[in-house]
Amino acid sequence: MIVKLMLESDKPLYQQLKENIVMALAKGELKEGEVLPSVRQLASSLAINMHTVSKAYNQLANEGFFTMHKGKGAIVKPKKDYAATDEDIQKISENLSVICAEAKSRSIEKEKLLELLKQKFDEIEKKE
Amino acid sequence: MIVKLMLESDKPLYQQLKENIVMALAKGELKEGEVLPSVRQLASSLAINMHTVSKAYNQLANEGFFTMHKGKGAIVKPKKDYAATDEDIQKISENLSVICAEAKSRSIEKEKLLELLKQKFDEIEKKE
DNA sequence: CAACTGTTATATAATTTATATAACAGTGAG
DNA sequence: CTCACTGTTATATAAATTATATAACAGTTG
Repeated sequence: MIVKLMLESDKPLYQQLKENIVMALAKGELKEGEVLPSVRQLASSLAINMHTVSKAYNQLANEGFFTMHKGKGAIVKPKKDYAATDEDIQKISENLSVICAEAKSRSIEKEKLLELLKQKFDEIEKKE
Repeated sequence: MIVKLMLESDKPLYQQLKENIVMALAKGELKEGEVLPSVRQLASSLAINMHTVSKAYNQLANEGFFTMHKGKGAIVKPKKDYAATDEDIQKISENLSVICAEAKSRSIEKEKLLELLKQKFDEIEKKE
């Protein structure tokens, strides 16, 4: 129902959509049991194709966030169901590693980077 | 001369190559004035195409890390020349934001994430 | 039954990634 | 100057990814 987006970037549409939805989950704007807009509905309101939305939904479902069934839609699972596994943590660590290299190569101090992370993490609390 | 790689992943080759080189810069394995392996040389040793290496080198040059000239090769610039601009910091922040959302949605605590970042940052020091 | 769900199938098009050759142009050691 | 090295440019091809468009199929619910 929520899921407000501003697209237009270098990233693929389905990727941007995924990131926006994960952000909504992180903010608590999408909670257990909630039903997402239907693929046709959301595609229409974003003026993009049904399959682009379907691709984003399906990948997020495979990543453990939703259950999907014909006739019903995409429903947010309980939070425990998609709590980070060791594999998730490893992947996140690898992503952090790339960012650290980028930052360190450009002479950004560790403390500065930690501050940025704290700031971004705290921003998510805002729930709009 | 250095630049050791293990490819094979989901990311494009030129992207992996870029990340490996930025990591080498962050570790101090590539310093001001150093000349990178020629595009043909590196392509050959990695068993990939010359243009794939060229693409990676050119993008990194555009991002401020190298100077490139015919006949000479790719030479690492002084560190100050590619120190983070406000724009760089903003981009890094956006990347951190995506990771924060991914982590928070999966119930990873802020402190845990900060620990992972610290760990990855410190790992870069090791210089092999 | 009707109107909604997601799913599957097919087709098309543009872009991105990666390769392959070849030629061009600047650099520097012998 | 020549030769062997640099990066660059041009052209072509192929595969994979992204995104769209239609249509039909199948489960759900009022």
